[in-house]
Amino acid sequence: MQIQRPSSLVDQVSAILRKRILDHDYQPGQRLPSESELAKELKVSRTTVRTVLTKFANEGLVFRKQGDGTYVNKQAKEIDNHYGSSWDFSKLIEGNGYTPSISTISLDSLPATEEDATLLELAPDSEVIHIKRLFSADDEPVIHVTNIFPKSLLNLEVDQIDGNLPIYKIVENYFNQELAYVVSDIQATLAEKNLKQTLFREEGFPLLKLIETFYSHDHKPLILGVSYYDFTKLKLKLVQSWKK
Amino acid sequence: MQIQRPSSLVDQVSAILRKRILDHDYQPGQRLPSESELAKELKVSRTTVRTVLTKFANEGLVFRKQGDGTYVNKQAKEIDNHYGSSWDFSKLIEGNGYTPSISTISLDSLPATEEDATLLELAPDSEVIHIKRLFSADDEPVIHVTNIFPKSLLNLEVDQIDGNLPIYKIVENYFNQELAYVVSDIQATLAEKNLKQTLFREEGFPLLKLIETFYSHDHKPLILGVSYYDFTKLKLKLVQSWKK
DNA sequence: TAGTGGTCTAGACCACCCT
DNA sequence: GGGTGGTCTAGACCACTAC
Repeated sequence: MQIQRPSSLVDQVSAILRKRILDHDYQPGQRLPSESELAKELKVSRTTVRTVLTKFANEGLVFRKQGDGTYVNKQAKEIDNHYGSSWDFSKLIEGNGYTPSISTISLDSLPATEEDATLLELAPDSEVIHIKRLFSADDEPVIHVTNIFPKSLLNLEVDQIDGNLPIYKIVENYFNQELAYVVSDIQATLAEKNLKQTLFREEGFPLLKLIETFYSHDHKPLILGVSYYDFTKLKLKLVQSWKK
Repeated sequence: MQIQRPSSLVDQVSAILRKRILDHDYQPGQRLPSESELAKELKVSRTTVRTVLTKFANEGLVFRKQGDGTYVNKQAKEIDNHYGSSWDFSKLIEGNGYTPSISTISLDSLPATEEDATLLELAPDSEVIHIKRLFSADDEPVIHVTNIFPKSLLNLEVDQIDGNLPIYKIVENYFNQELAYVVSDIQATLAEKNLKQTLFREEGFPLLKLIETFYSHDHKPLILGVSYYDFTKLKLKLVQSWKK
């Protein structure tokens, strides 16, 4: 594998090493070559290698022992695919070993409710777009998502929206903006009648409810998301590592 | 403020800048001094300052604009205190503006169930300790936690365990080990009878259920946790930032 | 003692934003 | 053009672990 510039060395080294780990070129539990060796092999500085390994260690992909070495986490594959490792429910489903599919339930332009206007920092009665979609794993519905965003951000007509795009692509393509972070509020709820048809759950069955606000780099709320998540079919897993 | 060695420069700079941000010495939305200025003021290299700011940017505490500057996130306070920012339910409660308290419900030594033995990588029928505790916010119970761990790890008698200690302290003090990361599985459930007395919720009320496995640096599972979380009283918030 | 990761520096050069 | 963050280097020294 040859390093090519441009496109950040860190990103390239990152991609190469991540691939080696996930492909088991470096076996789970095995010790990686030392930082200096990797630097030499990839023809970058040790600092660059360290930047990547530090990132991996934060993600939990590897762990390091001073005076000993850097080891591949046995749970590497699992950790590479938890909630929060991507914006994209499709990827989450895929990473859990299922075939994802998306169907668009509805696409409407409505006046914003007071609450939505507040959350999106809009003038009252601004028009907002509602997209309701259903994510399925192996054709079993697992997540019902409603996304809400100001019509004013759109750079095309509502009916031209491609409902199969992941949320960050919608922002990139139709808003000409970029997502920076999400704040998710996680709640529990009971399946309601209107969800019954879509998630195929009897009324009263417990579901997870995720209330998400997606922000741009300059902290403008761009999109709201309200999702109903069937955790019995798809695990909602978090990985947290210790930070001082 | 004077920098003192030893104890990593990065940690010290981290603490100083975090304090300034949370104390609003740097106002929300305001631009920080440039990296070079901070380096000069704190008498460290720009690299050290960058390490800290990169960490902050990952946490979402600040955001950076190339060619412009580094800005304090307006949601800094909120972001500094989400689920996953600490191991410690008490701190989570405190950060949400309540006074936390813990009561120990029970402390038992039992033979491990098959499932627990598997999860903890133990021989069947090993003895495990169960600690049931209740975390309250302003005297309202909000989280009911059962922690399970092998008796063999304990370096003292069961009845000497201090039930007020946070989980990572228990590991440090009684196991002579250190927690590295947690995998949490988030589910929804309905309040059951035995929880009614503790969380003061009528039967059938939806609660969050967190199933956590705490690992050491060498990936040994040390402790299991099963928690029932009343999200109506205490928000379970996650913050995720974009990573390539 | 040799080799590993952990910390830190000083400085180069680039890409980008503002005025 | 001047200042900011983004990237990258080469190298020093320390702390720790294994042998």
